[in-house]
Amino acid sequence: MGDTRWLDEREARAWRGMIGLQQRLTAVLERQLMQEAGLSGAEYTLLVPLSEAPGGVLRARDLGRVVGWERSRVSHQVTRMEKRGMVAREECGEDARGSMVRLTDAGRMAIAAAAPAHVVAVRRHFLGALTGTELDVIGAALDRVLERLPDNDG
Amino acid sequence: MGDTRWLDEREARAWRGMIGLQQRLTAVLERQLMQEAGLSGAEYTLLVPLSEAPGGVLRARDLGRVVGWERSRVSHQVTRMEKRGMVAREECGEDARGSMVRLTDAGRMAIAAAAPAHVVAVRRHFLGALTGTELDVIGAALDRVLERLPDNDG
DNA sequence: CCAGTGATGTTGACGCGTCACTCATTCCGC
DNA sequence: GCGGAATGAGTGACGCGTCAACATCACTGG
Repeated sequence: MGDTRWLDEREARAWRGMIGLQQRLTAVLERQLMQEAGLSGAEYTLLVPLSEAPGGVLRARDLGRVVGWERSRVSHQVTRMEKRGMVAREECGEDARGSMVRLTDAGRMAIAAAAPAHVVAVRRHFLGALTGTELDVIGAALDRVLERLPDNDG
Repeated sequence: MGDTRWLDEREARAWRGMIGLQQRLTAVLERQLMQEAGLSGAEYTLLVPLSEAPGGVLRARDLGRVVGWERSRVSHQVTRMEKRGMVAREECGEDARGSMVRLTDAGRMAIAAAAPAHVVAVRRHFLGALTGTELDVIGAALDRVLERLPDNDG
């Protein structure tokens, strides 16, 4: 069983780049978000679709679909944000199983204050370091990788 | 203050690709690692440099440097792995402040069993979807982004 | 030698994410 | 209708990661 084909130079570089970036880039951006706006990455992620939804209300199921999270993850995060007053739970009229998540005024102010600086940071730390060609190549390549990934198992 | 320059089509695509991949790719790989080898991603990360170190021993400081983790993160993870018997702490002769981390036999067997399948999975889900040109472009681009990132603030 | 500074490591609190489980409700074949 | 599958949501346990605080030890200038 000693016939494993390890990564060559070129493969290792691209792979290390992906892993290293996943670690450091998100760390830098989340730190900035926390310092400048007092928001965690998870909070920002949920606040964006909520702020764009009509009335600032989304069903928990749909919120999860939009951001690609599972039910329990959404539920935990909404619980935490409810305690901080960014969001409120309401009953769902159409389906008694459902749960509605409503953006509070405090939540709306938080996301409005955080978003512009976050976009600047994304440009500053990621997009700004890339050429137009690289943007296209990376966009196309990563889309392809995403499509090939198994949905929820192997 | 309504003059924020949002992301255009091309930028958004590359950015969404990075974020989406960071989420799903690591999730897929960690699930596979856990199911096939009973190892978490964090465990795998520490076991690799330990298994390559002479004698299977590294100082905690150096272990942290190699994987790019802070002290407390290393300490917490070593504590968890110590409880599972993959690793053992020892005193450091050269520097009484230091702490040595030694790979146990169980730890060595775990990483030897896990590594080949993990490499296959990385190729299957990431590298295999990319052309040689894309590998080079991505490797070079992400290296450049990494170099421009602030070290710990900024 | 000694005080101050910096490096190393550990710990506790807290937020985040997954898994396994439970509960209520809706859907669907019959 | 009815009973079982499927769906939507919440919970507790546990692992992971960061931050702040702390303790210990090394180094350096005087």
